[in-house]
Amino acid sequence: MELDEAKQRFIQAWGTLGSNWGINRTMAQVHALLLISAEALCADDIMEKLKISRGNANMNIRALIDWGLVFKELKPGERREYFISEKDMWNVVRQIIIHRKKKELEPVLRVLNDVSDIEGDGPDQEAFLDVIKEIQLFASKADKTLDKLVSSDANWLMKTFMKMM
Amino acid sequence: MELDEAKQRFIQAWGTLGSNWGINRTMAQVHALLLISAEALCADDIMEKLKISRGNANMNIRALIDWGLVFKELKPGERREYFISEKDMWNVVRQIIIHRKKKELEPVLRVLNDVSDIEGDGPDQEAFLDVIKEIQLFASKADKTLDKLVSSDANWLMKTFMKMM
DNA sequence: TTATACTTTCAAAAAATTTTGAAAATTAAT
DNA sequence: ATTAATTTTCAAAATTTTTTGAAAGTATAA
Repeated sequence: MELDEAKQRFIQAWGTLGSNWGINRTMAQVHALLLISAEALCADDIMEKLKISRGNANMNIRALIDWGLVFKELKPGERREYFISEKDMWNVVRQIIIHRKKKELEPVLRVLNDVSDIEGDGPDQEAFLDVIKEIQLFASKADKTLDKLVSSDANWLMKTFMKMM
Repeated sequence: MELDEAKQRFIQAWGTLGSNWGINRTMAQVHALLLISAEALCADDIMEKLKISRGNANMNIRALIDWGLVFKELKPGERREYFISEKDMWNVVRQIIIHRKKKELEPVLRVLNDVSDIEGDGPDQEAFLDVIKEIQLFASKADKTLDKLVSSDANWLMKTFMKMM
């Protein structure tokens, strides 16, 4: 396979993976493109390589910066902004965990807590609370484990992987 | 909060969580409804409680059965099919991991493997291969860890959680 | 066999999400 | 202060995903 074809295939695969996980396909593709670029790229480079509009490029670059997966790189004497991506896979995963945990796991924990406070105490209420309690137990364990995960270093992660395997 | 309101809130939250993670909102809601139902429900019950069409109900029930999260329950003398959900949270998560790993992680591993086989050996090729290799290392570790996870029992999982925390 | 109860399918409609592109805003140089 | 380069915004268009509902399919009972 030619290098350019391989790059294309990787970008497509990363885009599909992203969109299956609720991450905008283009956002994932921009990330993939930057991951395999030796050089920092500017908005026009990204527009051209992915064949997307300026608005689309801009929005997704901002989102990636927001997620801590992409950084601006200012070249001396150059006006336009260039972008590079976080290359360390562990940091990439860590940032994704931080971002999604806050956006999704935490609201669910709040709802579980809210709905635990119900009126009455018949068998229906008991049964409902039992289910909610189990989910709560599981979710808060996951929450704490992810906290530990993101605050740990790559080395710790590797050791954990090893222990698990 | 009234029990019915609490149930509604839980169903909505579960639906939102699902749709943020690439799982059809209605599929997640059907799952939530069955999770908190003491009794098995039939298609009409689900249609009525979630206010969805027959086709939608049917499709999402099938998908949940496919994912191993919901089971048919046949009542003697009754013609229609009733459904119950897997109530053990660890089994729920295990089934989701199995399903999504096969559908998403494995294809990515295949692509990573394919694109590793490129022509030429200049510095561009080397740089590309370095990135791919790191992702591959990470992805295959995740793959193996998930395999271990799904083949382990709830008890083992708890111990692992504890160790991590 | 025929009728009845229920399930499945799928094309079309609706809804949600993503993308475009041109205008507005910003920033820096002259 | 004016111009030029670049970035940002956002309403409209395009695309994708989900939902509907009626028709077709299937199984059971009479």
